[in-house]
Amino acid sequence: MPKQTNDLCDCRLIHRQAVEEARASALAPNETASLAQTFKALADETRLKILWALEKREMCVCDLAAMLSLTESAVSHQLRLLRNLQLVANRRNGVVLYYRLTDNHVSQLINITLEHLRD
Amino acid sequence: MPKQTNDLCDCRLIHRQAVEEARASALAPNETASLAQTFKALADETRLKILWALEKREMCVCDLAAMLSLTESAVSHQLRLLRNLQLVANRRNGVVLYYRLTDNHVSQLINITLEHLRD
DNA sequence: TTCTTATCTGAGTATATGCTCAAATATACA
DNA sequence: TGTATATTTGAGCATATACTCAGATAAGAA
Repeated sequence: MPKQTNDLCDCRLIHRQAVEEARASALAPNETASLAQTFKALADETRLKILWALEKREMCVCDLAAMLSLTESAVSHQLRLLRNLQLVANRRNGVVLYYRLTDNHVSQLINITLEHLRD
Repeated sequence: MPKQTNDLCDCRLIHRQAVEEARASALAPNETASLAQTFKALADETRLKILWALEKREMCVCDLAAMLSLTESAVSHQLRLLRNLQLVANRRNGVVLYYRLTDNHVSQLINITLEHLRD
């Protein structure tokens, strides 16, 4: 069989139609980027522990630091990342900032993944 | 107010009870690690594109490479990672390996996150 | 067997990122 | 004002990782 010509890329191509359909139904570039960014936020043990804790109660930075045995600086950096993605929000009471989850999507994502891991 | 003593860590501690409750209900270490590992698999644009395509149809390595304009080596490395986490499986037909999603959890995770991003 | 194709693998490299450290803000209170 | 506390911020470092490249397997055909 001669090597198929290929105007889609430099690679071999066995099932032209499957490739074209996959490209047609692909996610928009900005959607892919946003998805990756959000999953990246969940792809770190420290941030997962923070989110899991905030699912039950709002907490301030120094409490989270105590819970995690981390510096407040480290926690603050992670909270900023989560805040920029609008996964957490905060309210101020004097000098203390209380963080909470913005919606229940994070809980859903963690629970579905836990379910997947049990199989 | 005197600085509170703190037997949980070296950090300040404002709400002792909140910290203790958070620690009591924390995820098991191996659960946290597995969760992070799974989300890490989703936290990359190439792997997301692969998973999104496999949600619709099974595909072989060279088709995925063509679809993504990547080398087959690069795709193969990513598929190995996804296979090790049992997010994808494959079947062999001669020399060709066809990859597919192992279950529908990945679809759920992507769709919930897309929903979150629309808010 | 030998050749070809599809896929896999290990090493190397460039980039991304989580933490620490030092210093800057922000708010409350004397 | 000035001081104390809670949090934030930027720079630097050490590790993780996505891709490339060269070469190794695996299965079918000649």
